[in-house]
Amino acid sequence: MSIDKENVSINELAQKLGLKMPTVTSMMQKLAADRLVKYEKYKPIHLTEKGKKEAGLIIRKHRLTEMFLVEVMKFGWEEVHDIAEQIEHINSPVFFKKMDEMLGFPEHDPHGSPIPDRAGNIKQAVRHPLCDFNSGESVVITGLARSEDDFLKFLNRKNIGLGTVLNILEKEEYDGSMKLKHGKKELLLSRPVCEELFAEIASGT
Amino acid sequence: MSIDKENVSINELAQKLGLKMPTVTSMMQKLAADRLVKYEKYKPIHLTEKGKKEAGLIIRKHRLTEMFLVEVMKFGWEEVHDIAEQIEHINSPVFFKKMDEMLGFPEHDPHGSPIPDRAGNIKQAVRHPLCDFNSGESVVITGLARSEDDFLKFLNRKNIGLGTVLNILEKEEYDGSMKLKHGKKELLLSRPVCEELFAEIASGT
DNA sequence: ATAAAAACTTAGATGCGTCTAATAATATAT
DNA sequence: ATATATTATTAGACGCATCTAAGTTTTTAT
Ligand SMILES: [Mn+2]
Ligand SMILES: [Mn+2]
Ligand SMILES: [Mn+2]
Ligand SMILES: [Mn+2]
Repeated sequence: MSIDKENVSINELAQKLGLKMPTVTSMMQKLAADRLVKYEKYKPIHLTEKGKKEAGLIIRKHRLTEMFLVEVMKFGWEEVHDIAEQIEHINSPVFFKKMDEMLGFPEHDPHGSPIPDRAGNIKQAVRHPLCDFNSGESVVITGLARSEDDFLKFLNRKNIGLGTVLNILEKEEYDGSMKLKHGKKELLLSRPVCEELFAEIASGT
Repeated sequence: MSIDKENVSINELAQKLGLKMPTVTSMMQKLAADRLVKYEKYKPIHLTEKGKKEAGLIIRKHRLTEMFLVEVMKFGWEEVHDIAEQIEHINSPVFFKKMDEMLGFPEHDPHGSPIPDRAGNIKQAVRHPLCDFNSGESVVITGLARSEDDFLKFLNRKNIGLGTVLNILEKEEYDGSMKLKHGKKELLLSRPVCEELFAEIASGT
């Protein structure tokens, strides 16, 4: 579940939610009555500012929970999404406040996505896919474009996680794959994978 | 929320659940169809064995959660019930398994109530109210008959918790109150309070 | 034993979320 | 441009949980 586009169609929503279109239409009409969504007949739908805050508050609970599950309860980053999907709906400010404190007020979840602030605002940083960097550069992995668990398990097998430092040895012209140095080992990542890994130039030495 | 009697009336259930009687009647008819409850017109209602197991599994999640909130997240025992009331409905065996492991497979919740086993069975120990003990005896507090938070806060003020050792100095005939020694201090507890505290003879020294 | 009160059940109404079928608007292809 | 396909809306049906009103059974009081 994640629709990050500004505008969505009734159709897309129906698909993702596993509902029929008329159901979504009437949902949107109700959300519009609450001013959470802008809805006009036959037009694409988008969240209002109020709606974004409201959504941000749930995303905050989701991501804090994921962080808690990984850092405190020692779950793997590939295990936490489904659990957080449920806990995000718990109504207890003090519960999430305590999580936040225990975690030292983290700004990112275990997959590198930003945790919205207490008002529900998301700080959107610019993110650079690994494939945009050049050979010779040394980069740190800071985030993921997808966090489906097959992708996360793939990264586990390759020993890649947030904070992993990679030296770019070569970029293959033909298929866009990259040869990288990871610690002492060499590693080849295909183009689609490189597109789904966000990175920054490594700061230290 | 807690109805510990074997048999309940439609009326009581309606009261506790904040619903009207006909609503509860139809609920009971549905639960009876699932063999979770024994229901006959105009007769008191009780859980079947299947129903008790099912209930036990939810109580297990509730009490494990309360323990987790107190031991891991450092909430006070008076804060945890309402949060656990929500988290008990999370569907994630691995989540509660992890809690259980982190806590070292506890057998009691923070209020001294037993945690049902993985099959939903509750081990019912005999419990002795403080007022049944006699002067001269030294006892440990092992449980509570009620865990409403006003009662828990009262016990906090008196510095009484699970494991607290009390020496019974005197039992007042007239009103059934008890004079106790708690560490170096003396303490007077009224009859109603003594009835709601469970205790055992202190083992040590 | 009889009457009155309380508890309980049944029948039918209402609200809500979902669906299907029919219709309308918009987008795509020829 | 016109026809066709896709997307969206509306109207009305259905299931489900709840309620009120009316009638029945059981309990309590006299
Ligand atoms: Mn997630
Ligand atoms: Mn969710
Ligand atoms: Mn509780
Ligand atoms: Mn609950």
